[in-house]
Amino acid sequence: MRYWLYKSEPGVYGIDHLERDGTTIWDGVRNYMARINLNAAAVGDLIFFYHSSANPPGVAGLAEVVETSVVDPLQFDPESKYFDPTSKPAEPRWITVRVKFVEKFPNFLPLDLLRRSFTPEELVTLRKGNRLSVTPVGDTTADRLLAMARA
DNA sequence: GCCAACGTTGGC
DNA sequence: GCCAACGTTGGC
Repeated sequence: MRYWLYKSEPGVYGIDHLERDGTTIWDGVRNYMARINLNAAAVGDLIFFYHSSANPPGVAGLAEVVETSVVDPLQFDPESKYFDPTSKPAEPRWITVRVKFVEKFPNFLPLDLLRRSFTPEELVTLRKGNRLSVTPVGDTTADRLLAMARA
């Protein structure tokens, strides 16, 4: 079982939306490096749900991968901003995962606390210039994040 | 709203 | 295959 950090803007889709919905397809990722990380996810992996472009930004809760190799439906939806006219239904370009709500953390972990608690090596999101929306989180870092979020 | 960082596109 | 222009992300 591995840990990941997924970013989403809470105004668009945040931890409260996931709690309401129960599960959701993690759609709209259109970055090849993020896609590699999405494809590497396995059922049972745990996801730190990060609120980006928020005030404050930070880690809000936990989700779990419940299905892999999910075809992102928005790539075939001409009305969607994530429509990809070069992707063919026979060989979809954008594959993602379905995740389920696990918990909203008792303690929201704001970005400034993350900066004070972890090095950029320990947490990819803290690395200068990193904007990747799907990144791996090491076990040790994950354990510390969980301890801080639930204490 | 600004802007740094960096991914993507397209002309050559 | 190079690289300038452009677009996007995301913190502030």
